[in-house]
Amino acid sequence: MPAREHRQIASDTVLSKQRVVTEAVRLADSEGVDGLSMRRLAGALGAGAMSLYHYVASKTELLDAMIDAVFEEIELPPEEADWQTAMRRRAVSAREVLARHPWAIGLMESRTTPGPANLRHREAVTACLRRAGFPILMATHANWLLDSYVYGFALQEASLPFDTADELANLTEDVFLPQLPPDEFPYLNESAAALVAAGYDPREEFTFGLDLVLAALEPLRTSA
Amino acid sequence: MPAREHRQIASDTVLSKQRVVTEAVRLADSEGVDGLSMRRLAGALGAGAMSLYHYVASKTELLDAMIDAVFEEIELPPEEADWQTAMRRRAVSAREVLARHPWAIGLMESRTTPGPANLRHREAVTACLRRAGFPILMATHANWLLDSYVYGFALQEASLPFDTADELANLTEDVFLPQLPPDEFPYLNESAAALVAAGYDPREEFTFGLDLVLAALEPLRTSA
DNA sequence: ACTATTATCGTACGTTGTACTATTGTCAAG
DNA sequence: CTTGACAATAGTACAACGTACGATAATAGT
Repeated sequence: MPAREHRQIASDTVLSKQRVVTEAVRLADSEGVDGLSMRRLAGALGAGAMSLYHYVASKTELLDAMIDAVFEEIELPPEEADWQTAMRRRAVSAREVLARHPWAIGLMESRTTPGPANLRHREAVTACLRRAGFPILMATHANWLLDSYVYGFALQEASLPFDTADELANLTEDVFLPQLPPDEFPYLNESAAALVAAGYDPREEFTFGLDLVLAALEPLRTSA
Repeated sequence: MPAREHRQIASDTVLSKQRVVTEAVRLADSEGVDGLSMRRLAGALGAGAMSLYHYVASKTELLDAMIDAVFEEIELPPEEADWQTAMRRRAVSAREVLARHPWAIGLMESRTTPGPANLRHREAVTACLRRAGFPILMATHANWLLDSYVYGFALQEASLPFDTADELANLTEDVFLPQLPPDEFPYLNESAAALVAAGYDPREEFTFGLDLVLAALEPLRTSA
C-alpha cells in the first residue's frame, strides 16, 4: 500500500470515496433519491461519469455507503448517563438525522448488509442496555422495540407533505378536509381540527411515544 | 357514463385498472420493486406496454394504487372487541401484510397522498381509540406510536436477510460472526449467540413490543 | 528514462418511463 | 345502414439511466 499519509492540502479538486459519498448524500437531500444519477453526481463533482467507478464498484455500493454515512451522523448513547437518558439522546438524534435525510429510510428496506458505522451503533446501544441490567433476550426485545419506533416514526414523518404547523393548517383546510366527507370520516375530521388547533411539532410528538416506551421498558431490567 | 353493469363473463383477457394493479403487486412480490417495469408488467398481462396507460396515468400513480391495494389487505380493528384486542388484531394483520409485500414499506417514504383504503383504515383506527375513551389528542399520540411501531418493525423485518430460525443460525455462523471481532463487538457477539440459541420468530418478537405498548397506553384513557 | 500502476473519462449498449401517433372495436344518432 | 365519436390497444421514438469496455493521462518505483 504505497498510499502515503500526506493528504493533499485541499481535497476540493481531488476525488475520493469520501467526497463521492458526501456529495451523493447532499444531492439526495436536495433532489431526492430519484434525482441522484451517476451522471448528475459526477457533474456536481466536476468529473466524468465513469470516474466515479474508481471509488465505488456500483451504484448499489454507493447507496450502501450513503446509508452508513447517515448512521455516522447519529449520536451514540453517552456512556456516563443513566440508560433512559442515554437511549433518549440517541433516539432523538436518530430521528433528527433521518428527518434530514428522508431518502435513507426508504433505502434501508432493500439493503441488507450493515456498514461499519451501523455496527458500531448497534454495539453501543446493546452495550448500554446490557449494562443497565437488561438480560440478553430482554435487551434484544428492547432493541427491536426502540428501533422500530424510531424508524417507523421517521418513515411516517418523511411521508408527511408538510414541515411546519402553518403548512399543516393550510393543507388541512385546502387539501385534506375536502377529501374527507364528514359523514364518512367523522373521526378523521375531528382529529384534523384538533391537530390544527393544538399545532404539531414532530419533536414533541416523538418524545411523547419515546418516553412512554422507555418507561414501559424500565421494569424489565434486573437492576441487581 | 354509458359503462353498463354487465361485466364481461371472464375478466381474464380483458384489462382493467384492477387487473393491472393486482398483477403489478404480484410482480413486485416476486421480483422486487426494481424488477417492475411497465414493459414487464404489460408482458405479464399479455398486452403492449402503452396499453397500461389507459388505466394508470403514470407509473407513479400505479405505485400509489399498489400501496392502497396493500392497505386493503390489512384487517380493520373489529368493532365489537375491547380496544386492546382490536388494536392488536389490526397491528398483527398489518405486520403480516407488510411482510408479504416488503416493497410497500420503502415506497411509503416517497408517496404522500393516502388512497381511499388508507383513509378508511385510519378512520377505523381513530374511531376505535376514541370510543375506547382516549381524548382526541391522546388518540393522535396513540396512533403515531402504534403506527410507528408497526411500520418500523416491518421495515426492520424487511431488511433482514433471513426468514427462518435455521437461516438465521447459518448466516450468523457463516456471515455475521466473521464480521464481528469479539474484542470490538463483544455485546453483539453475545447477542448473536443468545439469539441463535433462543431462536427467532418475527411474530413473537412483534407481539412482545406490541403488548408492551398497548399496556403503556391503557392509563391514558379517560375510561369514563 | 522506462515501466507499472493509478486515476480519469468517451463511447456504446441495453433498459427505462412515456409523448406522440396510428389503428382498431363499439355504439348512438342520423 | 351509415356515420361519427369515443374507448381501447399498440408501435415508434426519445431522453435519461447504469455500466462494460477500452483508451488515455498522470504518477510512482526502479
